Amino acid sequence: MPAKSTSKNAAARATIADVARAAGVSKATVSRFLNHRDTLLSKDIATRVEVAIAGLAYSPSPMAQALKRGRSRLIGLVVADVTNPFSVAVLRGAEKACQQAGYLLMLFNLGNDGQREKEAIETLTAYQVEGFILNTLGRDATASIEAAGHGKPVVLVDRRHQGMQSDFVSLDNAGAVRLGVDHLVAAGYRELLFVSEPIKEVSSREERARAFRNCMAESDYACDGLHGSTFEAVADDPDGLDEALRSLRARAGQRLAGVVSSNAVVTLRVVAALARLGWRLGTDMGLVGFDETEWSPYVGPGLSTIAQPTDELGRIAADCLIERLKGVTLPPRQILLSGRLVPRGSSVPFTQA
Amino acid sequence: MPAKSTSKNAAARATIADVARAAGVSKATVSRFLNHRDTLLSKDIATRVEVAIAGLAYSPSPMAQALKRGRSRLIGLVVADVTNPFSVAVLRGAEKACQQAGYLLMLFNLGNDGQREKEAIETLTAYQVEGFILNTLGRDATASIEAAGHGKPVVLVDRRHQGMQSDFVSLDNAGAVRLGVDHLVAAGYRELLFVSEPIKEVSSREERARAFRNCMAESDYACDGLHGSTFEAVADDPDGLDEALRSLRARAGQRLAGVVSSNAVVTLRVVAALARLGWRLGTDMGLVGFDETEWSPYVGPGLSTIAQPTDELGRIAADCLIERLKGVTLPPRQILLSGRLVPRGSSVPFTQA
DNA sequence: TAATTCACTGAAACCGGTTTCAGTAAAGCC
DNA sequence: GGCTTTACTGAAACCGGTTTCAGTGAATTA
Repeated sequence: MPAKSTSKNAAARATIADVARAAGVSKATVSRFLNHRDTLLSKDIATRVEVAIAGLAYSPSPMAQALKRGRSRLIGLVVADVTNPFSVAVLRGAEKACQQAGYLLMLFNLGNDGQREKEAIETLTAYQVEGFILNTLGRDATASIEAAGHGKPVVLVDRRHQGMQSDFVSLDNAGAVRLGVDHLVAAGYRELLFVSEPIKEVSSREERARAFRNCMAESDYACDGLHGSTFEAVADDPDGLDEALRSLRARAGQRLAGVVSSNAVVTLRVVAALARLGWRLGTDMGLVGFDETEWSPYVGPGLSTIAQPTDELGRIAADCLIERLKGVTLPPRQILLSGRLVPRGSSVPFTQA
Repeated sequence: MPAKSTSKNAAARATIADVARAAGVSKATVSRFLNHRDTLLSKDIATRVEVAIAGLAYSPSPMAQALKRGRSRLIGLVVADVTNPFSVAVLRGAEKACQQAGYLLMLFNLGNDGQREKEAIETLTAYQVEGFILNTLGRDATASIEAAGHGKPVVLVDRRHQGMQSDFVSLDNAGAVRLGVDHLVAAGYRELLFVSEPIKEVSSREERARAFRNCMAESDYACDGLHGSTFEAVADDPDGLDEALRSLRARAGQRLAGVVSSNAVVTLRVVAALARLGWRLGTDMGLVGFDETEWSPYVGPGLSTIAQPTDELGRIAADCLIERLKGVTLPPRQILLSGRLVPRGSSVPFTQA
């Protein structure tokens, strides 16, 4: 005889109906106690409900709430590639901020497959996420967001989307590149190469490459005999990179050659190439790379890096979004955070005896 | 005049009622079309429904389904610390497997705060996750899981929980430690130190430390003049580690001293300590560390590592869980994967001229 | 004292699906 | 032809909440 109400099984969570029954009131009253605690409840009944809730260890089902309210306290996080330490750092920052604000993250990883961006948005919207934090390529997304996630706030991190009007949180790429170039130049390097992953429309890559070219074009550098070029390193073509570095050094001639790499992944590729070529970091070729990591100090003579405030980026992205969710309506913001140069051995041209 | 049914706003997703109306059938019929497509539907009506669904770009709300069915196609992933590269690797493997099986991950990061384990489980259960993948300390969890997530399948990764009966996926720690020790011994190192994070009840740390001691106790090693000890490195006490290494080398005397470090984080701490002491990796002190990373080849002369099949671990964990969700009932399994030794310069005692 | 107002509570509808149950028409059987 | 199957479909209840609407008794007002 399944007494459908009391406790059909040891498992089942208490429902609002259980609480109502235990307190001898209606569901509506319990709901009111939870949502408008302050108003409209007589002392007596309030305590009865409170006791019942405590006794049954009741907490409302977010699913049911989401269904009725339309709000789910869920935030969708779409990441191009969880392998990228930058993405992870952002993830961590965002997760923290969300948790503090009582939101939960739903994670969707694209595994670097831009095609799945649309799928990600749609899946996440289906789950009623209230907003999105996006760190993706932004190829197909604009359309899908406007279609699927209509009206839901979006925050873009690191990569902006073509013609999309939403908040954008990122490193100040121009400033950061300049930091790196200035440093290399000050250290004496004159023939520079900017090495990036394939640029194809990824905004942050474009911005960094452009910033590099701008630096090179400026007169106060030019008079110094400075020259720079850029190279796109493909993941499965180490030979290409080796060749690019060889030709870089050839171009340099008597002058010192240095590399600016566009992120941690590329930095490691450059380090690997130098190892293959048998060239020493710093003395044979300078290197400054984007993204500070725990291992930067210990690779070769130490890697000079341009540190991004990754935690901050994630946190701010989440905070931005949460603010929007609270109903703040402002024009889309751009928040750019400054990078920080961490000089180490890889940009010291002469080993001090 | 809000025509409540047609399309109150440009935004709103189509509901099953909309589809039913468009096709001129009942909600029940639409639902049947979606769930029991094969049976019970006349050709005519089926196509009408199909057309309506396509026309409205309808897809059912997972929230509503979850509410009614009790199943949500959600999997809860609780991670002790997203900073740890191992956790991330597992996360990635799991995410992939889940996506393929049509599940979505809800992420909860503990930020190394064991207290929040209970909170994590409860939050996730509230969202009706169907199962858990846990990579946590397991201090407070047993109780909460049995209380909150009753009956929901759990897979433990890397760290097992006291007295908890559930699937467990992990590295074969004993074998892996032996791999490292064998390698160091074969290379000529005789005075060994196992460096771990504070062991306090984290099962994988315990297992590795115990395995190390067992190795040391075995007779075929002992006759060789081999000796070993263990050290727990606290994050904020670099001096302690320096001292431990100094005393290790003192103990070694004429013999060669080597370190086995219990994960990537510790490895970096040891590397940092050696840098402070001015000792060279390999020649002045051998080092083999758990966890292969992209940067291992480039730190000093290259770090010898014990590689974990992290992707596999994550994938298998997810697959295990999904299998359970399909209703397979087996006694709890233990799945242990083998480590792989990646020898590099940090375990080569003599630099070849 | 009768008529209002006020403060509080419960019944019922609803969110968007699934599922049971009942009903109808066509087909099968005697 | 009448009765039972069979095949298909719809109305309604339900999942666990929120919210509207109506109702009750006490307090206020006339």
